Amino acid sequence: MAAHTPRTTGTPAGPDRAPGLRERKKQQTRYALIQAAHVLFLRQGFAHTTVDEIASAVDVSQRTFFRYFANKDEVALAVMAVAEDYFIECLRHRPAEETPLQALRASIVKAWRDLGSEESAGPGSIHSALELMRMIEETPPLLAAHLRRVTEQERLVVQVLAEREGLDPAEDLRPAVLAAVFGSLLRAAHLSWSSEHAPAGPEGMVTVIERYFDQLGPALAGHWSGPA
Amino acid sequence: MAAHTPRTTGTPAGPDRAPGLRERKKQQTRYALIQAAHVLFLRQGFAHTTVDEIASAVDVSQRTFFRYFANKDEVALAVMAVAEDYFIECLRHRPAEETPLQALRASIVKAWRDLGSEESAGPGSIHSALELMRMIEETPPLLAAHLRRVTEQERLVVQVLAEREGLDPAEDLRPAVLAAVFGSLLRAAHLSWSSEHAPAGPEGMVTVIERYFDQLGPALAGHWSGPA
DNA sequence: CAGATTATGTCAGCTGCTGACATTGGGCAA
DNA sequence: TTGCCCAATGTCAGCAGCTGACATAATCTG
Repeated sequence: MAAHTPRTTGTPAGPDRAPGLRERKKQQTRYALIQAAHVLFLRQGFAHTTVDEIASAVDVSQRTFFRYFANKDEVALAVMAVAEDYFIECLRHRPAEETPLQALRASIVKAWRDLGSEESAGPGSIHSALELMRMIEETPPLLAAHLRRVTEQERLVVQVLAEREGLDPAEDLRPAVLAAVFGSLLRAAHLSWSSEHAPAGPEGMVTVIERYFDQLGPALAGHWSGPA
Repeated sequence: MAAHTPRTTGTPAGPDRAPGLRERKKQQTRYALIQAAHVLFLRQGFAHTTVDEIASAVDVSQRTFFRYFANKDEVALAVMAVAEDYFIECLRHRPAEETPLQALRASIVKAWRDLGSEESAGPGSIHSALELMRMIEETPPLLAAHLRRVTEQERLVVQVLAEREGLDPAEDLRPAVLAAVFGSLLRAAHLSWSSEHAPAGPEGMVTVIERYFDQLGPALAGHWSGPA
């Protein structure tokens, strides 16, 4: 409810007219909750932050918090959603000449670069999303929730790939397989980035991702002999 | 009753001597809890089964339940652990001539086949594990927990692959990449098996898995043209 | 048969999360 | 502006997951 934009009856046309005060307030509250949660999580850890704390930091009842987010996990992962959506957008606009694998790689790189170049430094920015990623990786329940989100995102990727190549994903398994491979590569890269002392910032992430992509061929090659 | 406990032959002080009554009782309780949980979950769903129900079905306090399993998820996923361990065991014994990818594929197929041929039909068997898989896929929190377990298993696979090929996984990314790809392929296959009306039983699972493996090459091939 | 260990039971309590109902306050037409 | 409608919020009660602390009962060890 609060998460989606309600379809009001009277609007003649236009997906979004001037959002009224009510709508603006809602967005504001939602944003404030994410902010507050983010700060508290990073300061005292996910497990040691209660929903009550988050809610009262925004001066809102606990019940209201749960009307904005289904559970505590969701508010932590909300920041990632922006980046994920942008990636899908990028993928949709890749030129048709590109190989499916190329398109995926180019999209993820472009997404990180574009979001990274935005100067917004406050919470909600990419930089804070990166901080969150480290935290997610270290917090089992969060990691679990995150992985679930990722697999849902993968379904979307399958859809887009299938459309792009004009295939029926129920018949042809290639979109599903490629999406799965792509997703797992990304996760491996994320893990590596957040555990190893990798180059920081979005550009560092891009570096790591490309390193993993470059190893895809060698890893699948018949026998491994000598260094890749 | 026990004519003879499984004794390590002759060795006076092995790492594990005959397990005493205490240990046997613990295993028994643990097994009973898994059984009871399994039955209840399949009958009335994961969310609608309380820990109290499970505990009292085995005539044990709730507190004891939580001494055996860290949380409700864990008891549901405990059955899978057996299969996962066996797969790792298979992988360890693959001949060195096989390609890493071949070894992985052969191991997973062998694991499913072997476990599937065991005649034990009760809960705890492969057949009930398969029932559970469908349920996991439909239960978001369970799916989340399952995915997390899988990624931990992947770390093990990386280890085994690196040993097998004599590589340092911190230096050479190929084990990590291959393990990730393998894991994602399996997950895609599992998903497909449990959503589509796929051939049932372990052999059906093997079929689906092989279908996905066969698409790995085509999916990564440059341009997709025509059916795979 | 003691005495040391270890599993279990009991109890109290926190936190996440939900349904039900009352109240506030923005949206909108007369 | 007025006044009605309904969406957003607050309040309250309650269940379920999970944990620490302590007492009790069972096993193990010598």
